[in-house]
Order: sequence, then C-alpha cells, then structure tokens
Amino acid sequence: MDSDTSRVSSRPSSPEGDDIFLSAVKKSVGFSGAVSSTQSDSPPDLRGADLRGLSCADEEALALKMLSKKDRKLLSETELQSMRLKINSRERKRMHDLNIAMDGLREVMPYAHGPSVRKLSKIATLLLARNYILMLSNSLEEMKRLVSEIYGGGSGAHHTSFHPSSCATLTHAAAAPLPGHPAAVSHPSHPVHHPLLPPAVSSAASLSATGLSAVRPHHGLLKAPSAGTGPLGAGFQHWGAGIPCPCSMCQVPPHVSGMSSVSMPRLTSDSK
DNA sequence: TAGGCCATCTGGTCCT
DNA sequence: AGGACCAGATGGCCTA
Repeated sequence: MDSDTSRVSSRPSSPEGDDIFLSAVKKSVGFSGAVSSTQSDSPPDLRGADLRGLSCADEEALALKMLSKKDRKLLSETELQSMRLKINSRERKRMHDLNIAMDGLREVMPYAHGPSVRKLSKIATLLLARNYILMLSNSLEEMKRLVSEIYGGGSGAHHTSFHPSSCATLTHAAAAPLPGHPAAVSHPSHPVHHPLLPPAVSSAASLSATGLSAVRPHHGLLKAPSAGTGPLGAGFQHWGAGIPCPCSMCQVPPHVSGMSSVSMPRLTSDSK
C-alpha cells in the first residue's frame, strides 16, 4: 500500500488517508479479502464471523434490537472495534504529520532535489540536518571571529592579511570541506558524503559519533549518477551561489552585517 | 534473494 | 477518559 522513497523522488510520504481508512474499515468489519493475513487489523477475537455485515446500518439496527447477553457482548466488541479504528486513524494521521515535517526538513537540506535523485531516508535526513546545523553554527562562529579580526583594530585588519590562517581554520585545509565548496566537489569518489559531514572542527571522531557511516549515503541515493551537477545538484551548487562561503577566498564583502542576512532562501527556493 | 526502508497496526505508558 | 507518544511486530516494495 505504501510506496518507497526510491520509486519517485516526489513520492508523497503519506498515502491517501481516506483510502487507508476506508480499507481499514472494510477490513475491520470483516472485509477479509485482499488483506494480509498476518496483519491483524482488529483483535483476533473480534474478527469473528459475527461481526461481518455490521457495517450495514440495517443490520446494525437489527443487532441493537437483539438484547441477549451475547449480543450485548457483541455490541461492546463493536464499540471496541470502532475505538480501535479511531486510534489507528489517529496514529496514521500522526505519522503522516511526522512525514510531512520530514519532507519539510528534506526541502531545506543541502541536497539535490529532483526527479532523478532518490529522497533521503528518514535517518539520513535527521543525520544530515544535525550536521548541517552544526556546520552552519560553526561557520557562523568563524564568520564572527573573522569580522572581529577585521574590524577589531588588530594588525590583521587588511582583508588578505588574515586569509591564510583563517582559511586554515576553516575547511579549505580541513578533511571535511564545506558542502559545495570547490574543495568538496573535488572528491567525486565521495559524492554524497560531504553534505553529511559535520563541521570542519568536528573530525572523524564526530563523524563516527553521529553514526554517519551507518547511513551509507553513497549506496545509491542517486537513482542515476548525475555527473554534471554532482551530489548536491542544482539545489546546492556552491556556497557562493547563495550562502557566502566564510573564507576570504570567496570574498565575503565586509559590509555584510551578519549571517542573518545570508540568503538562506537559496536552499528553499531551489529545493522547491 | 537478502537487506533496507517504509506504512500500518497494536498495546503500553504518560499526560491533560 | 481521551489523546499523544512510543516501540515492537509485520508485510510490502525496491535495489544490489
């Protein structure tokens, strides 16, 4: 009944709730055809033949007229069953909302969005989001530090004077380049790893701590290898495209007041 | 065919 | 009491 992420990237993570609910109702009422045998849609003791046909209003009314002990028990079972359906429906809705939120998270992730790109799995989305947040906050701190270096009255006020040291503390020389950065895209053998990498400060220890190795993002997140756009695709080509790279190589204008003005919408607009 | 990922059901627990 | 949340179980679909 569900479809998987790899089928179509735009696959809705939530199937039609009405259909599922209706099918659940059918199944619960005794519509046992085309239903998986093991998946008990209602407690096994409630799936007796007595409940078949109670979906019909007439038969339900008829059952209400029968006030024997057995039928009262039946009534309570039907109530129990309807309650079960309600609970199941709520749970479905809850999971659907969760999936919607997950889709929203995917949309703002620095990851390719397109028909040829497989949707990130849930665990990959969460791990990527975590590391992306860490990376952004790290870059923000670095940015603040550089700005204070420039305008703080130090001898290194000139733009080029601080580049080597600051850049070294950033990601150019680090093992984990910023996503989309030239240093990052120069590793085609690790197409999807970079977006998942933690900030430059965090090293392999942090990487393993996040369990990223378990995600194995290279194992086919791309349905078809897109050599042109790379793993980040059109949605996140380079920091300079929308998110200024904090290094001086990428020439962040000194008049940029802060990261609050950084055009983050780039991510959302491209992700569409 | 095995493994990964997912949706759904279900019972339990906690909270309001 | 009712709802939200959670985790385990189960089966379907897809890919390597």
